Amino acid sequence: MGRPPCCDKIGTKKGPWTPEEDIMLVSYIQEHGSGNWRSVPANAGLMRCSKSCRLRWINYLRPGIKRGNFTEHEEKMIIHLQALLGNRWAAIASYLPQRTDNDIKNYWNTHLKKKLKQNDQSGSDEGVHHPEGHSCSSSSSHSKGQWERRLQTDIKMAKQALCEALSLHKPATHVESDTKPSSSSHHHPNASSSSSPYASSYENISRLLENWMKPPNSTETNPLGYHSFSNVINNTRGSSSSEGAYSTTTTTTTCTQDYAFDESFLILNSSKHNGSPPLETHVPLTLLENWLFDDGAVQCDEDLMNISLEKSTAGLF
DNA sequence: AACCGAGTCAACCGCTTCCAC
DNA sequence: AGTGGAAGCGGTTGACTCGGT
Repeated sequence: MGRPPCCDKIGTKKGPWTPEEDIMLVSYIQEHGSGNWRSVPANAGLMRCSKSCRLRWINYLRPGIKRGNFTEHEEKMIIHLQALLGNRWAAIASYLPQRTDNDIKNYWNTHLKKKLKQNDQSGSDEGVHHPEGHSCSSSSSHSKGQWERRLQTDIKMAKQALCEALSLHKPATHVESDTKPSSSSHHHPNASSSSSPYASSYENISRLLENWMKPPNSTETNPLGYHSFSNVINNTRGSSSSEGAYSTTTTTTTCTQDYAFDESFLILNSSKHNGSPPLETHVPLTLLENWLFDDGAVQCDEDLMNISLEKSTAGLF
């Protein structure tokens, strides 16, 4: 007898999320936190599977998500982390806190795979060692010990590779600084969807709602009321310590994005209850970079190795 | 204007891992 | 230590968009 479905198949809605549903979910999580995902759909009044809600929140609505326009730096990091970690997208995503595993996975499958293939064919490898050569697919046949030994022997190569990746945009020493929403979006000329490469969930939603909420006079089309959403946002900014990476107007988001992003970082690093992917198990980037750039930092090195080997591989066995 | 194929990405599915009991 | 339920994860799918013909 198989496991029962995670939720009632009957009556659960599937497919793309509507702005209404987004608002309901965000409002609920802003007010209560995700807590038990299983109870979220019912409590939020959504006809969705808990998984679907969780995914929607994590991949789209969560504060601090950066969408599209992967910088060259991020690209390199993904390539090298993929080489180091294999297709462990969640682990890779934990080093790019603004990116979701789904986003990274998609980007890998649609862009980077091809890119690497082309590089491979043209013979210009640029020092990237390919995952196929040593990664998970082959590791499955290895015992834990073998895998770990292999990882340790690879670590030096990975270190070098990561070093390359992270030094791309030096002297902006920290990755955060590279990705920080600085006064101008300097990295991508065609920073598409918005003037800023950053998209808080609020921005995501306001984009989604752009048309939906246009006529404020037609309140009957808005099940929650036009103001309810901003109220939720405004209120939670002040009242909720763990949430609130939202700005306060539907149109002027750029000026608050620094704040939004920084705050979301805190959220990401400090709490799990809102459904954000846990980051406590990965090495802080500053530590990682210290490790990469300071060969003499033995203690740092040891710390990193301990953390990275113990924690990042913890899920494997 | 209509069609088609390729590319993209949000969302689903099913398996694995974690955790409370 | 064993078990069951919930959460997390990665692979895959399918709807949508866009450029070429």
